[in-house]
Amino acid sequence: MAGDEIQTPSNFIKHIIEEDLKNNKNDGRVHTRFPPEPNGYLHIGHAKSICLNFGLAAEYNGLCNLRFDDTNPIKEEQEYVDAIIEDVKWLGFDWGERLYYSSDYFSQLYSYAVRLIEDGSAYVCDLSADEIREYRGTLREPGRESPYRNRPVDENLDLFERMKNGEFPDGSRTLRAKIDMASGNINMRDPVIYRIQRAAHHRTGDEWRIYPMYDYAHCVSDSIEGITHSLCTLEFEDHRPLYDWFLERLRIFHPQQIEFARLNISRAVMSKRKMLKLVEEGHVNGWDDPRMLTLSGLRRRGYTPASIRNFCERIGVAKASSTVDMALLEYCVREDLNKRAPRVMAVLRPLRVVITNYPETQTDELEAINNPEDPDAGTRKVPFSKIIYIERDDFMEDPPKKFFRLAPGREVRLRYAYFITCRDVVRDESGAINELHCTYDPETRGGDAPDGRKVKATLHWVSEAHALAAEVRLYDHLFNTEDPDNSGDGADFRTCLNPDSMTVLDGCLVEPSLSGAGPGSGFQFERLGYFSVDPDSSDERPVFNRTVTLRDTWAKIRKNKK
RNA sequence: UGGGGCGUCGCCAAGCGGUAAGGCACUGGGUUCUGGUCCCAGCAUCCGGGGGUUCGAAUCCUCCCGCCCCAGCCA
Repeated sequence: MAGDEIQTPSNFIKHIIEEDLKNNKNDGRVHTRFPPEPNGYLHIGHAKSICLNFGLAAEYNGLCNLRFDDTNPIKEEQEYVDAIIEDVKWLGFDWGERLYYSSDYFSQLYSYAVRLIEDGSAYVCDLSADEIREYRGTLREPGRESPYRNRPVDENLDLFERMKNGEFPDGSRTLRAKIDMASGNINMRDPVIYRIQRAAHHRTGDEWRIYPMYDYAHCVSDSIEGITHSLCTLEFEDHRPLYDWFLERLRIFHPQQIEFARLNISRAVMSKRKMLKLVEEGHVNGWDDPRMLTLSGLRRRGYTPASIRNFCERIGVAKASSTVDMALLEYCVREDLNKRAPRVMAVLRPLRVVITNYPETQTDELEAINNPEDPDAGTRKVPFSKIIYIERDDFMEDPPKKFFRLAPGREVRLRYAYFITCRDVVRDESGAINELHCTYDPETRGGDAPDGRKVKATLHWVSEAHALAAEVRLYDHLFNTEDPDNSGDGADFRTCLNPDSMTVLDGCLVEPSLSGAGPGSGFQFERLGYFSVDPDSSDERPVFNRTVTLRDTWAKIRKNKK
């Protein structure tokens, strides 16, 4: 269970449920389901649906099933089933014993199909796929009836059974619903409900040679499970008449299908097809690449389940197609990580600093707060010595007006340590800054001056003798346009790929307390952002992924200047 | 004159006839050993447009405009 007992915002689906509850529809039951097809990985769009379905059930004292919609064996695999289960669990939801598969209902589905044939509502059609398409008509023109439409019931029954027995080749015949070839709704023009496919199914093996289509299998599965509110995305709105048609003909329990808008996020693509392309063409390193908005990618990036749940809560649920600003997703991780991530010091682009008046062999152990937002997190000791490293960005030889970090002659504070003053800039032969010579004030140990003098900046740092070398991977948006799906002039979404979406930094230095941090653990590198230990990490070579930067007012000032 | 939906602040989104919630973003200011967090303030006289009903409309009626989805034996 998601665990947040916050009052969730109102939306049109809740209105419907509350109305149903008031009228004692379904005996006051609320039962939803999350029905993924095991043909790919879950992404944040699925998270919206997961949070909605499980969230609604929890809020109204109902139940939510996890059901795999596995009616197409040629696309589906056990590997995906396993990954999806892991992702839904990770997100924080529990379906109890109610893990189901549409394939659990294949026999029932078959019997119901026989019933449809018996009462004249379905027929076996010998048209080929191309012919069916031709007969279907167009958006403007009605279709034509199949020559097999009025086959006698007995013949349909016989043929359907033989389809099941594998007597006919793939694609040679279909079972079709007899509805209305002139309907303005193309889904009602005698849709196919069973097709012949001799493919092995990941769960039923070669038991079946015919497989039901989504429209037929889904409503019946919902009905069998006693689902009261069947939530799906907008593109299925046109399918609702068909959903209702099957259940009415079959005279079985009739759940209500309700459609809501799918999630889109700026600077990202959300379709499985496009994500697959990114993976296959090597624009990213697999489905769990930290730049992907798959749940596995977000997890590797360092996003927490709570942050994703909060995000799904904040975006709301409605019927208007919309695109949520990526900034909201980022806000949600920061919000969560701010509360729970231990603070630590790490220098990404090191600049060597020699404290000239600090004793050669001395080491200080300074006390640092683990998390100012969480007093229970305690403190730790951080070693300090004569040679340290600071961030290159924290020093400017010729600083502009608003820059108040280190500069020649200027005094700043080293976090939890001492005030230092920059005395000399040391260069190499090429003139590049090599290191800084600074002096420290022993009186300022811990970070405060007894005389009460102030400094304008506090810098993070790391001691040369004690630091751990690490690799840090910085990520940015995968796309550099707001809407890569519609990049204008019919340009492909791949033309909008951000070439700088990943920057690998070598030679980063992190404080020694990070030694042994396990994959998945998250930290705030003070003043930089939140970082998560990558699975590629080892004791010899820690690897961190930047989840998200801290809000950076200084960067904003600089940007506004330009 | 195919069918189905949707249009409230830059981005989401409440609102359901009684006179525009909230969040993100943005802008100012305060606190601060993270230019982080936190705090305070600002940010739609207006709800795609026109008519109409009403004492009163974003909410009802009507016409128009714009956007999205549908012609898989995919889901």
